[in-house]
Amino acid sequence: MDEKYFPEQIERKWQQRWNEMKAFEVSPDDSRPKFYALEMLPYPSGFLHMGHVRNYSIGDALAWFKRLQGFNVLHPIGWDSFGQPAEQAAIKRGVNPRDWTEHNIAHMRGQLQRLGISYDWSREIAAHRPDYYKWDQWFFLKMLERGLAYKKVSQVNWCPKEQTVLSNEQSSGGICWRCGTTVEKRDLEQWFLKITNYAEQLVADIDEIEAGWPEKVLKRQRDWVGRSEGAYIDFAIKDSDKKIRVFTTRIDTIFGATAVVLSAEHPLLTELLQGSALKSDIESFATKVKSQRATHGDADEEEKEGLNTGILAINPFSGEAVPVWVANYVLIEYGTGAVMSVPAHDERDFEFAQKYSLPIRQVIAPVTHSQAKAEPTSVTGTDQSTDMRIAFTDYGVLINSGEWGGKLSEVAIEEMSAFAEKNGFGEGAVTYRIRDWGVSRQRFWGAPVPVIYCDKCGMVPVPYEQLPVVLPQTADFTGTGESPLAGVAEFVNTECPNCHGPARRETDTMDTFVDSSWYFFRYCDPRNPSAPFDPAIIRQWTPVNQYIGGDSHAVMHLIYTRFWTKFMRDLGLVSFDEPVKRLLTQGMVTNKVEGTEEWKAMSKSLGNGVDPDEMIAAFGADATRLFVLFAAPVENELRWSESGIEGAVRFLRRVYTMVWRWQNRLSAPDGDVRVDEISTEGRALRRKTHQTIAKVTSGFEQLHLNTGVAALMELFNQLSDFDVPPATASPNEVFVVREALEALVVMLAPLAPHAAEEMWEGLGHSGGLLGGEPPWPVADSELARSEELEIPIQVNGKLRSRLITSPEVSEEELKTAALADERIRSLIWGHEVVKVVVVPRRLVNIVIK
RNA sequence: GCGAAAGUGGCGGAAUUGGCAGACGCGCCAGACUUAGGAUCUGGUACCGAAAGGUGUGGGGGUUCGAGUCCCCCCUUUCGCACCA
Repeated sequence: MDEKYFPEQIERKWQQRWNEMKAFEVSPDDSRPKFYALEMLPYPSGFLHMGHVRNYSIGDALAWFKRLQGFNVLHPIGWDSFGQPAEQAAIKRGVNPRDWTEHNIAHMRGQLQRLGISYDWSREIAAHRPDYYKWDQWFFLKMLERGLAYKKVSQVNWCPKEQTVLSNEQSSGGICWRCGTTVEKRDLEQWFLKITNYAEQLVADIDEIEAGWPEKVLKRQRDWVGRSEGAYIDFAIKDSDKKIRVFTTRIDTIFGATAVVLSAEHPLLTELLQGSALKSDIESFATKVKSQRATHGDADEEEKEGLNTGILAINPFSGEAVPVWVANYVLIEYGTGAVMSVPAHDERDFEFAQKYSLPIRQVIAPVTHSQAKAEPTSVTGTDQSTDMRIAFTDYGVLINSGEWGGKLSEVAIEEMSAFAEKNGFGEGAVTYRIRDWGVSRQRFWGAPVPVIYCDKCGMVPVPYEQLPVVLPQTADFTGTGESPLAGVAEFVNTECPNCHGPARRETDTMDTFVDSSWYFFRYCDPRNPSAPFDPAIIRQWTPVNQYIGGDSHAVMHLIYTRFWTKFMRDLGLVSFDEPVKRLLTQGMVTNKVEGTEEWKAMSKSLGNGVDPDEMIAAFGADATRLFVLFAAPVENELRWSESGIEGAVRFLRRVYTMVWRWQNRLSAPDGDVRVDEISTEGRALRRKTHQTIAKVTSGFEQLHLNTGVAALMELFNQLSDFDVPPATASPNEVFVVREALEALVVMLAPLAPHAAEEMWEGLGHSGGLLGGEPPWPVADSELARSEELEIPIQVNGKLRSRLITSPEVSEEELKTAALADERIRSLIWGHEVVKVVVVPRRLVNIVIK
């Protein structure tokens, strides 16, 4: 140990030593409990940013904490290395995407190592390497076999100027992000994965993870899947044998239906209009709506527009004939693409009805208080009322609804669904908002979809033994047209596995979310040449105990990986439904934007980024990490502060200096310790030590890292106040200092591991923190208990005095002592004491008049 | 527009869940050591007040012996959804 704290020297030393010792390389081990700590794998953009630093510092704190407690901790890292930016670099700068990516990985790996994150580097994986994406392709073939992967024509965003397909993000607002041209929709054959088959499970299994996932993530997932219970109802078309099926969640309002409204893309439309005079009007309206939708895809709501088709449909409940309309507000993708319009009880229908003067008929009345209690048998409502100012969308009591009148909505929904089913014009139904996952990308830098097209045999899956379908070294990166792979003849032209005739390869590659859907399973068995992983090994490590990442992945990635896990379960590869037990979505790291008072997420374009390497160079990795963990609760926004990081250095330096001063004394045996003769101050320090152990341990368990750091600072402050000179300290004093200082050093390790190792060694321990018995201290609740209590005394709820007592005093004694207190006596003199509230061990409140 | 969450010193944030508001850190102030201090150490630091004392957790009301914490209304901010029938 040096006299002074030199972080760069200490950090270099321990990074090297961990490396030599392979300190964080693990293998399955039944003798110890396992813990799988996982952070979302980074995209190798080339540079670590502060968001990464925060993410990995949290994960590393947890990994260390668990290791120090004796867990066998799997803590791996890898690279989400397929994707757009590599291809952009190729287009812009002419570099090869593979070289660019590998170069970035090498640089970022160095950055992570300088940060000293305790990864098992022997398990590092990268999505763009054939030994990884081979298994993406393997899974794809398994899905194909089971009918879960399929091809269908679908609309993509297409920039006519650049001749390229754009993602939704790149075409937001309906214009191309690069050239500003209005984006068109194009029909293209695309690959989809049938995530909708798992829609129900994706909602139902939330029960299994509810306790460990943030509420807001689960809410977004529920919304994304969009499960909705209701019924299909068939409206027969007058003078025809055709029916229009609608979906509704409010069958109880069906007597208020004054129209049936179809989406402009509804398939029945052309059929129904054969020979109609309005045919061409309606067709041009439909075309207009489609193009509106195409250009304004994600933009604001359009004004509602519609057209009466002149067709009539029969309400199966009332027998009433209502007009069939086409309108732009009915979505073809959801439900049946047709709705019954109930203006009185649906805001959209109300708006539409007002515009086109459709009747508004109230059929639900609010439940009054007395009705709610009494059996609502007869409620009279105003018939055909049209004077409603807004739609009444709550549940209530049915009126104007024939035999169903007087029933509560909840009851009517049940009974009317059953009635429809019994009479063959409807059935109860559940619909979902989630769509199948489009995984096709017309791109080079992704895993090729392992499929071959043969003129004779049609579409033929690549046989398993021919995997991986390897990406060519390079292609023509123009940034326009189809997938660059289409231009690589050696890739495209192949032989049909079936008939051995000439054939062509699929040139689409897969969405990078495929890579990240199962990567953390591969970490468990990263070099397996014959399977994505060995199920027996997987059983040792998974599910993930704690997953940490940004909440930008609250839906996409986290839905996909849950889906993938369920699919793997159905393949017999894993034995559980949910891959992640606990999830933490950490907050953003923000910084002031130059010249403003605004705090925004650090980014290159705003110029408010902070380079982790510079921080490490200036303050050390330990201080950088300590600050990041201390400055805010892990889930909150973290505002960057250079003076805050200086505070972290100060703290580490002070602890370091104290260890240095005590090291000779503490490296030797304590001498003749008489525990029962420890001084009052000594006992107070022990109490603080054990209170701190309890607080830090439970805090880390719940990832309350900021308060954990605060507790360690408090312990250190009290230790400083204890202040006996090491040279002359008695054995008892050495004993209590050792207890406090060793606990402090060990508990500091998850936050500042290099400094902690150095100090641990200074205190006379060889072999490192992980070299022997798990050193995490255990709190002794007996020692942590206070010897005396300070009880506040209130008069009418205001603090007026304090009482020092032993924890054992009775309620009666407390009351007497409080009333006898000099200050209290003068305050209550001349007043009537109405009541004395005594909370044992807590406080006394005297109520006077 | 709808929905959810959150509002505590100059700042980040604590508060054994209804019991001493402001732990810990940053910043600031004063002092010490220094040729020097953007180093280090010591002390102070919610607000008003000279003090006694009073006031304080976005605002207003309520429940309670007692409210940052529970209930009602309002305001603000952030996030999510945005025609999903």
